[in-house]
Amino acid sequence: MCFVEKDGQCPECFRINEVLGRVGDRWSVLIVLSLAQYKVLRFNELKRHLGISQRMLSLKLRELERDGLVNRTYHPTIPPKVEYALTDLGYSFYAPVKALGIWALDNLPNIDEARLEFDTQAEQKKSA
Amino acid sequence: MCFVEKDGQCPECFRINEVLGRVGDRWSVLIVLSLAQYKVLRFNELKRHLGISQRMLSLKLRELERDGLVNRTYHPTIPPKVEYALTDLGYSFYAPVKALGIWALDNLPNIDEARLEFDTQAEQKKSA
DNA sequence: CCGTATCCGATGAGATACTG
DNA sequence: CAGTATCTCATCGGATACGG
Repeated sequence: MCFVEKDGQCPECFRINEVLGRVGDRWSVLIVLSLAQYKVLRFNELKRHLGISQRMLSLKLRELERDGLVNRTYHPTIPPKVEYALTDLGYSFYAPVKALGIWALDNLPNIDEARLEFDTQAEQKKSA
Repeated sequence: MCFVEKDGQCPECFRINEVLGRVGDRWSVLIVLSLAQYKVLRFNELKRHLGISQRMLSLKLRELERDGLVNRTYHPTIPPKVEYALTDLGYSFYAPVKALGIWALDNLPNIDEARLEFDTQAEQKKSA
């Protein structure tokens, strides 16, 4: 992916960092995963599904809309109804993100195990 | 991925969130990408390559080591030499992360464009 | 129902200076 | 070289309360 010398700033790492700084945070990833699954979700459906606070959901949805990953449709009924769905760009993001989600589900136990071992070893060193 | 009713807390989202909270941050992703590329890197090589501060690199590397993604080898020479490499778990993480990195590189322009459009439209609404 | 505004603590992240 | 220790500032993220 990166063909620069080991030393010296890697321009690609810089750009990847930039993109991940925009759409790479935890909530954005989970929102994209959920929308890909259900096609269309209302605000409170997303909120309950993810267990996210109202504030964060509001912020993240606007970011995602701004970055062109999510489409927002406002129905001026009473009570109001707002629906969110992925754009094409959003779906293209879904592909790699889904792989990441699956890895996460599969490997949580491995990480837990590694942590436990690391911590117990650190404990032993301290007492030694 | 998630087969729960739309409403109601999604346990899988919760767990994915948990994993991403550990290894899903920007620097960890970039460290894994770099190590996958070069196999073995020393502390300062990574530092220069990523353009990361000494402090953050130190913290992130220890996290990654603790979570079992990165292996740390200390050579007690003078001056000291410390080498970092991916573990098997780290390499298994690399696969989905690489896809994410490639997407990021490919779609930075699209995101920029979407942002620009969003911002200009917001600007027009304000002045209307 | 769909948000915004405010307050607050926890974490992220660079800069700088110091040690073995 | 490979870190640790502080200090400082920004951002993340929940809780709560309020408005259309």
